[in-house]
Amino acid sequence: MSTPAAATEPANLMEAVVSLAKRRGFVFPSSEIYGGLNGFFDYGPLGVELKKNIRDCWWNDMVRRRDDVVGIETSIIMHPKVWEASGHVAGFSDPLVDCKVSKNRYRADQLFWSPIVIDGTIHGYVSALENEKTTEELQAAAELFKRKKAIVGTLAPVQPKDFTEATADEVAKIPSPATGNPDLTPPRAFNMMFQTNVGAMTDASSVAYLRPETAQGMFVDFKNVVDTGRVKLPFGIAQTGKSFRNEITPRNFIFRSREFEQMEMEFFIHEDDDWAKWHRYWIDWCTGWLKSIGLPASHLSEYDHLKEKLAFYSKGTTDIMFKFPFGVQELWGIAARGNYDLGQHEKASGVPQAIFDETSKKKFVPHVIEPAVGLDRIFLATLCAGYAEEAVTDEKGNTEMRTVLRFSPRIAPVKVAILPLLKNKEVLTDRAKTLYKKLQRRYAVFYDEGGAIGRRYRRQDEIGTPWCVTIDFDTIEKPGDTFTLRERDSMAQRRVTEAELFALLEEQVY
RNA sequence: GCGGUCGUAGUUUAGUGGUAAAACUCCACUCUUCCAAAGUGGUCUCGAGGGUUCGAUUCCCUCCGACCGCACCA
Repeated sequence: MSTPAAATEPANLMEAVVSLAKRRGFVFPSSEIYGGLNGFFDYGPLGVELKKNIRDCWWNDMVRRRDDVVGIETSIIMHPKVWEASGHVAGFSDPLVDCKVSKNRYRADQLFWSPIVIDGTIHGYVSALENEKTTEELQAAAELFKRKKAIVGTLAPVQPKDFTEATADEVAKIPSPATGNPDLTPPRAFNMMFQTNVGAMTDASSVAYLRPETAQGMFVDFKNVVDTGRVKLPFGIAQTGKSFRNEITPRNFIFRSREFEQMEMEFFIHEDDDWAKWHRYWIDWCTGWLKSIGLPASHLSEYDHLKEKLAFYSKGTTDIMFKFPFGVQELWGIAARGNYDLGQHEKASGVPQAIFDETSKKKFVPHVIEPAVGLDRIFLATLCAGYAEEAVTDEKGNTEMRTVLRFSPRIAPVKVAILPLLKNKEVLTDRAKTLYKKLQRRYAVFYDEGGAIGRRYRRQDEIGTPWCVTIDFDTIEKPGDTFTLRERDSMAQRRVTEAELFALLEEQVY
């Protein structure tokens, strides 16, 4: 019998994963026959199963198996005022400045400048990018300017302003940090929300947006859920669904795309409750969940966002990071958002969002902890973590490579492959088909009778099927009606009965 | 969005201003008693559009897409 040796990571793991995803029907570029569309992807027959399994695992663990979380599904297009209240209309558009010569692009609010004032007269301008020593850099540049031009007089301290505060006249004079000459364009807004129009008329009054996150659905429907859902604090509202962001640069396959699926939950707590405790609770819960679908602890880490970088309302944000082939990147963000979102909607809509708490006899707007994760990112993480190329040595001592996706049985697109040992022996195929039909009622299973048995095993390895069941002559000729159960990772074989097979699936697939 | 590199079959890659290939994969049949066996047959290709040319997959332009870098990433 063959045995797998230690797995080796291919030189270019990302390339191997993308190639496998295409070859085996997990992920295709969108609209490929027209040349593709940057930032959009389609999920193929196996991909849609994998994605659905991840989503279902999340939903089962997050909603159905918890007493304190309920699910909803809200519309992708919402009232435009939702996005004004949430800050997305204003905050989602970053004013950007281009240097016409160097072709560098800067965020206007991170590009600082100051007039050079000597004896009360403006002699020129200096600029610098935002960092810890921006003011010092501007001052030094101003002094250098004065020395070079040999201007006599007293140099006033620089007054740093960001580029959004520059007048048109000043824009024409402020030097680009790249060239030192005034080559900058005026700030231009890039809004990342996709716009559309509702109704037949296409005018300003009909503008609507595709949601850039699903979270606002939970906030906007908060009162409806509270009034009808028999929920009490602390409790969560969850949903999964598509979101859309017009990313400037989609990158890294499905990691950052323009249409993606989120799985978000808003966990509402009493205003006096210990937010830090709940924040920690959800970080641990999410980490545990990721491990339960097969992501190795060695690839997971945490990153706490710096307090200074957080939005003013945020009490803390921790990201669960994953080691992708292209670097350690954010997988799951767990944010403590205070009661900012409900408060904003209360202000903007005029509808009170406070609830009455029977225990404390207080009326208040609840605070919230938000674990938000991208389904497509988890999908990619499971592919990257599960992909392995192994040297396999057979009985004759020949060594060859096998490609295997080591998916957890929970998320594997196919749970069991049913293989009659030989195609041309009806006793084998009949028994196999009977078992196949029986398993099919509860599990995603696959029947394959074509080609040599070894080839069929390897095909299943490559799509991550945890078990293969082979109907052989022992099944037919010996008592007990047992099959060969071949395990994907160890390639070990043992004999099991139908009852044992169902028991194994019942335990491993949940 | 800018710059660089690149785009030939499902995958990995040859090749050419004059009818486009290999390996593996995939499909069918034969055979096959446990790890990508063998045989026979078969499907599928020059990213798109325009230009130059008698003729363009090849040269030129534009677009689209991929990768890397810069910038961006609520």
